Amino acid sequence: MIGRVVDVSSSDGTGTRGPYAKGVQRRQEILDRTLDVVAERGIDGTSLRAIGEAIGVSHAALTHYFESREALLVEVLRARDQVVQQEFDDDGGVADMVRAAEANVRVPGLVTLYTRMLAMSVEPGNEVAQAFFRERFAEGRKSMAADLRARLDASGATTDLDLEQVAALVIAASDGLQVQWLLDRDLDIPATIRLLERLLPATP
Amino acid sequence: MIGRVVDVSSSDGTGTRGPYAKGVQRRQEILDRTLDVVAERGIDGTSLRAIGEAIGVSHAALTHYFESREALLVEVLRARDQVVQQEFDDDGGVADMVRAAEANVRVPGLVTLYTRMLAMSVEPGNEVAQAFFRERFAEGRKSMAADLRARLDASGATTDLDLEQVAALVIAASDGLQVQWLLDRDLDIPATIRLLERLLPATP
DNA sequence: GTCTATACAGGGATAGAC
DNA sequence: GTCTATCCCTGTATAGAC
Repeated sequence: MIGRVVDVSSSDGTGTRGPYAKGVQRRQEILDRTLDVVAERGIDGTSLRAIGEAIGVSHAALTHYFESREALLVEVLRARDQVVQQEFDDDGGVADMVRAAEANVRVPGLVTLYTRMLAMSVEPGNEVAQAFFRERFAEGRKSMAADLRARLDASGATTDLDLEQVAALVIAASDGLQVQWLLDRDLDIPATIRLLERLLPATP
Repeated sequence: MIGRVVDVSSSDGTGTRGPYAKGVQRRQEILDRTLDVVAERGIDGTSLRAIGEAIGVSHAALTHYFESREALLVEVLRARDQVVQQEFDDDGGVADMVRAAEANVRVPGLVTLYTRMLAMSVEPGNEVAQAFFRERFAEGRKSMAADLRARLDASGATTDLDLEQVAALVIAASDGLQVQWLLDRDLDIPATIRLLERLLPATP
């Protein structure tokens, strides 16, 4: 196994010894194992039956913890976001984008999951993923714009650029570069994002 | 129907009256209708059976013209690329990126198909899509870098930037913005790409 | 060459037993 | 909480009609 997506024993509100201990741990086990199966067999190979097999339960048992396959896969991404934000003290700024890129090249399975789920979310019938990414982008653009504003003010510089638009651009570049990298591992994502950073005002 | 993806009667080598006329037209009909079904029911709803139903043939008939569902969907994208390149005299430069963005906001179904197929291509088991996008990105980066070089030389300016990296960045931004736009139609893709254009050297 | 009919393995979702 | 059984849908492959 790759490792626990998020440590349940320290962050879970119900504790690991309460009446729901087994259920909570089982839920965590499903999230962890799902990421393993994705890395081994790809998203399309990550059927509920395949995950269940990896754990030793039937596929129907999984639906007791997650409303649907889609919801389960989204939860894997959500758990990852949480651990990144906690461990790296991520505030959503431009610098964090580079660091995230550096970390992500070491977990291609996760980047693949992110890419596939994001594409899945753009179509009706995938409302769970859609809600997740809508909120994720809205928050990401907001915090990124705030970071740009703060850096600009600190340097005493001014700009006529729409910082929300710049934020959307940086996030878009990051997502787009990940896809190109998945298809051609020679591409250097962190270097290219740093290049974009250099082009931005107040980041000489 | 949305319209013919590419006019077969003028570009097809075998002609529309030859011995294979019916097959050629049928193949074209499948490509056209597939785009309609995608627009109406989403990619996941675009099963071979759904396409066949829209045409009035069995789903098995489709496999006579296309090796697989994946190959069929890729051919829709390839046909669209061809018509864009012919009609707009697209040379793959930065300016074409803005124009393509302006055209694409009018065909969200196509943007959706592109996004979903691109994400599909990053995983093993989808070699047809993978080959298509690998080549598409390689060519796109090359022509875009050449365009940047030409503009730079024409303006007499110089830069220490890696132009292939800049090209990858512009393409990545375009792809990433399309996804954000699909989730939030308020986002202005052409304006944001123009913003990036402004940041680039030799494009004041 | 074009197409229908059919069979197969596998998918997500769900109902109800235990 | 977990199971089995079942439903309907999918892409693919093949046999054979015309």
